[in-house]
Amino acid sequence: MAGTEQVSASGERGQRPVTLTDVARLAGVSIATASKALNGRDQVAPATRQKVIAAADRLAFSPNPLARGLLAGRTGTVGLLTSDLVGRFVIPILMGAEDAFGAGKINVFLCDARGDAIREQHHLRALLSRRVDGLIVVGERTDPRPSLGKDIPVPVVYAYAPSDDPSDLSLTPDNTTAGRIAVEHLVGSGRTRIAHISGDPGYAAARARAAGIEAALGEAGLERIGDVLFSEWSERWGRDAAALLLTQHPDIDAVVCGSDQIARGVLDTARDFGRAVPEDIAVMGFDNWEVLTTNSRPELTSIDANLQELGRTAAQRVFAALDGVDVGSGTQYLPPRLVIRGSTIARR
Amino acid sequence: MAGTEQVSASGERGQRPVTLTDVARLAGVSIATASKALNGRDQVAPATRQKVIAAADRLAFSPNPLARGLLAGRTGTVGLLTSDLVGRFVIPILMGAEDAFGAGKINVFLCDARGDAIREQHHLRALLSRRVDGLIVVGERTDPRPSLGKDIPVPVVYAYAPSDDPSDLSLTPDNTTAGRIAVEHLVGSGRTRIAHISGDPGYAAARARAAGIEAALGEAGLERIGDVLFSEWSERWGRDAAALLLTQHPDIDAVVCGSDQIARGVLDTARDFGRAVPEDIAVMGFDNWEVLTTNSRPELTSIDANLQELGRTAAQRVFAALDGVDVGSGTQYLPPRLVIRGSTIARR
DNA sequence: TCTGCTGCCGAAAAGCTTTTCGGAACCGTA
DNA sequence: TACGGTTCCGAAAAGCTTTTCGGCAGCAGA
Repeated sequence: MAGTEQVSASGERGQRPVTLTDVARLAGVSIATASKALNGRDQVAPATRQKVIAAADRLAFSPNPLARGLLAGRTGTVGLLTSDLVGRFVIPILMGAEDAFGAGKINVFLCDARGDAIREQHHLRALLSRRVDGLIVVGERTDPRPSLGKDIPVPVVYAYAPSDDPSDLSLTPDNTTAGRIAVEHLVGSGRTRIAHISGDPGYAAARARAAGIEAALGEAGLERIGDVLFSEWSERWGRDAAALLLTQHPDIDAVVCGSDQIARGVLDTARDFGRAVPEDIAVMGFDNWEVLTTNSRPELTSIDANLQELGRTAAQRVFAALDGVDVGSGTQYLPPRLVIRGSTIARR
Repeated sequence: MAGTEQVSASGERGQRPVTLTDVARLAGVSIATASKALNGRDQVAPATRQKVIAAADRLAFSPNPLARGLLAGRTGTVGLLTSDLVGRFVIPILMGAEDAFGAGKINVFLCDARGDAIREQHHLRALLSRRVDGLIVVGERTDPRPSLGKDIPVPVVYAYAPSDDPSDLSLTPDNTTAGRIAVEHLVGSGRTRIAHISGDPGYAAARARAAGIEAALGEAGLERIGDVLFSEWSERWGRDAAALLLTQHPDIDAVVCGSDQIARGVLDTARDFGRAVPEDIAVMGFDNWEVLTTNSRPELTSIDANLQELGRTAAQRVFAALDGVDVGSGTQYLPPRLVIRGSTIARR
């Protein structure tokens, strides 16, 4: 009536989604031809293809993924099943996966199992019934976790927490190398009397980092000062352990801490004891949790586990497996990265 | 050959998904009857319904949501579009949404726009083309953000960061009340000389909290000690500002901090100045970011924004809107919650 | 001019569920 | 026995895309 044009150029205003039929009608061809033209199949004359593409463009057509998935068996979706309650690991992994998938081609269903096996099963079933093309399972610690089993009809990659079944594919940070890198950095900057405070020895991460630290110390011809102090992953423990250490071994010149939280505690105690960091004592942590590392005084040197890279790799593996490529199995360890800040090297 | 049974009781081993046709065949009815029986429609004899349910159970049948969505127009999926890079807000909101949706009924596509409008548009289009039933948009600060616009064919709820268009529905923490609660807690525990250190005044959260603090101070008949110290959201600023404050106003007995990070810095400086917390000075923060609040000495009293509740509410609103209920518009403010720890009340 | 081939296009089926509507069986009543 | 009404069940269509295959037209060669 009062319309300024007969047909809205921008397509239906969201009322009824544009279908391939609409495109075909506008282009004056059959839906079969329209489909082939848009999908780059080769049984279409160039002129016809152009007509169809123009029509699709004009209607802002986007194919219905449900119909496409119904037929193709592929849905273009991936499930991310996590138990990481605070999102410290899963967010970078999600970002890496999005990068690898190429934003928009694939979308990610994120489900939080909250560490509950029942809920995990529930989500797993829901994801499978949605016909996700693949699964990435993210745990909150690097200890092996129960496998989802073999009778899952889509590729599964375990990220951060490896599966306990060696026939699954798992990607996890190389904490042994991380420990080694930490010591090499300290030794390289002139430290010789190095102590080690860690967290809960029930964590594989604590043990692996410790192993790397021991190995690197040995290779440098150094002895660890004092025992490895294991307890829990908290600043409080870092403070208490540092107090113990500084009392028993006043001559240490570096402390490798099992996590950034512990390192924060150590920094506090060093201050209480009147030891300057990094001049008297170097302190470093693991995880490179920015809210902790960039806010301390001085800022904290740490080892970053490259989680975004891990997520990207996991996504690539899922993709490759989908395309029938053999992506192998077992646990693959991804190299960490040293991030140097003021707690180990004095600013000029 | 060597099979111990003719037919696997547990259904196809993930090879070909079980379809309704399989169920109908096993139950000896038509697919139409099977569908009606499973969906609780009332044109089915009880005995027949039982037969069908038993068959479905035995085959572990779950309806293909693609086919269902194709027909119904609803997909049972919701898009969560975030710009929250560290996941501090989006993870609790996701968890709340999962709670509200009832795990499994609805699944959530999580997309991270990383603060990039282009990427956000990209993800938005992808989500719409997947026919999500609704959208929740999560921002990383409580300042109004650009609306996605009106021509989105599904309900949209903005969470944490409200939309700048008042005809959209937004849910955001009530930071004014948060500030008020903070002061009331301090006053209620006997503090009278209260100072305020905040973060970047460009943030609506900083201004709203400050407004609530001023109002509550006035109602209590108190004057704020010193100016509100605005600068940035960091521990460093908390340390520096506290030093300034303690020098200029040595007689303060409480500091309200604009964030937990700032409060952590204030705790450090108080210690440096030899002031006991909470005996000499009470300190509190906002956000209740656990890694910060439960690791400090003493542990930090904070105001929790109830993000999980916010996520739950957002999901409920999306649901209600889907069912045609008018969920209103404009920005709705959700009440925060006081979490008392040792930095304001001495342990007995 | 006729045959055969190539190049394009379109009809139709497949993929799975839900819903509508027609029809069959059964019961009770006239 | 015949008929009306109720109760269930099943055939079929709709929802949208992709793929297969048949067919038509046009062209070249005989």
